[in-house]
Amino acid sequence: MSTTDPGRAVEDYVKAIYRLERESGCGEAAIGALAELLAVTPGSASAMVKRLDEQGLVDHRPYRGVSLTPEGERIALTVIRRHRLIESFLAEELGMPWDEVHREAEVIEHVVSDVVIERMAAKLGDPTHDPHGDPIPSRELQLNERPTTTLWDAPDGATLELARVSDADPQMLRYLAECGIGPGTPITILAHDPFEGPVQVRVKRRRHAIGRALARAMELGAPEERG
Amino acid sequence: MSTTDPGRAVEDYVKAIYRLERESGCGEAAIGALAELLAVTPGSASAMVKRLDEQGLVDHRPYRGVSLTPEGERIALTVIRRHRLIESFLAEELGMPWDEVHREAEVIEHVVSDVVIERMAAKLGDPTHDPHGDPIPSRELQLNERPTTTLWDAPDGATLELARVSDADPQMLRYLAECGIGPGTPITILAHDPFEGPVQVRVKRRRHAIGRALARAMELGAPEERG
DNA sequence: TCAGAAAGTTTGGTATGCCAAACTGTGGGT
DNA sequence: ACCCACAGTTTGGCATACCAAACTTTCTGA
Repeated sequence: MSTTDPGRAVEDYVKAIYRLERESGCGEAAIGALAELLAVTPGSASAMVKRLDEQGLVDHRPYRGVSLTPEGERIALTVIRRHRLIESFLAEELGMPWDEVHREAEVIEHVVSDVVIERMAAKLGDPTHDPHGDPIPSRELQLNERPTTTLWDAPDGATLELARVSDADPQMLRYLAECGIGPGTPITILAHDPFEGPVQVRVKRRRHAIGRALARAMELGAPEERG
Repeated sequence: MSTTDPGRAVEDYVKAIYRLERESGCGEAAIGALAELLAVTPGSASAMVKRLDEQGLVDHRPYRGVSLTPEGERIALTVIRRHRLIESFLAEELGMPWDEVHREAEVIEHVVSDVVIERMAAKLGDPTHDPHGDPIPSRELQLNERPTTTLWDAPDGATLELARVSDADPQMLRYLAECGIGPGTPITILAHDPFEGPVQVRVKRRRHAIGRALARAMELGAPEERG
């Protein structure tokens, strides 16, 4: 397929490269990972990356990896800002369930104008984080990601704040919400049960036992002043 | 260009045909008019219409004209419902100026899911008309268009309600709003000045003189009970 | 060191949807 | 009746973006 907008695919690739760049410590995205994330064949990803390189959006070191140029990063942050504002808007203003907003934002982010985006931001009170706890780049595209550990790896005894929940499985966010846990909630790690057993935590005076899969999706950080 | 969604163009064509079908009394759209409305060459329109015919969305009588099948009409009404709800939402919930919402809705209408559309409709209180005064097809795709005359052609002495303002020039709606005139506003036609001069009207106790271009864009109908 | 697997690239082909330009059908005026 | 202008159609080409399959590079392990 294609889209009347010759930018749709570019934006998706740049956004994916942005993410992979920092997931795989080396600061470069692998073509294979890129292809998998975008659900295309490696051949397609390779060809597209070549085009992005010619457009000056990425640096491509053949057979090595790909990284964003400043211009590519600017586009990536723009799209991420749009994505997270749209997600927030759909969830908070339209009351859509959190596990549906991601898919929806994925397509809307490529077509709405900046005017609409900024109106949404204003309506939401210029939020700095989306419902997943992910930070929203500012209008000037500044993004402050705070360092996090997963609950699985967090040390016993610490009290940390839930920073974000991976959006890989949207059901998780819903389940946590039912337990009264959301981004910003302080969590005290009581103990890690042996043999890869659940992590015992205390949240708002109540104890919870959180299994491996969920504990690995929950990212905790030091409490942060919001503003 | 192309679009990542293999439906974008189809929806635009079907919507345009729906409109032309009833503008040109004969119930068929001419390829030339279609091409002009969509800003493509006649060759492109002809080819696309052929494809739509093969898909069963239109009946194409070569060298004659094109009309929608029931299935094509269903799609057209769906897109029109989306378009008008999005316009309404952007104008009323996000406070966007009326002359910007059309362009915006034109692209969003092709990508948002029905879930979002129905949430918007609910938030707006299931409106039956958009800010232009155009009727919004119901969820069941029923659309009641009431017969209208332009102000230019309306008889002296009558008191009619502004039904809709053509969206050809979005500035018009803005200008009228500044005069306190919008869809639903009752308008009394006082006189038509000679030599294609302005139409004298009374609106809310005040007199206005409305020139030819604007008077031809304003469509008036009998007062209607809203619900 | 060097063979082979894994990762990446290239090639050839598909589908959408556009344009320009050549061609064809239709219908009005003489 | 027939010519011709105009509307509509067809043909050949382009751009995006995908896939499958053949090919190349890199790197690991024996």
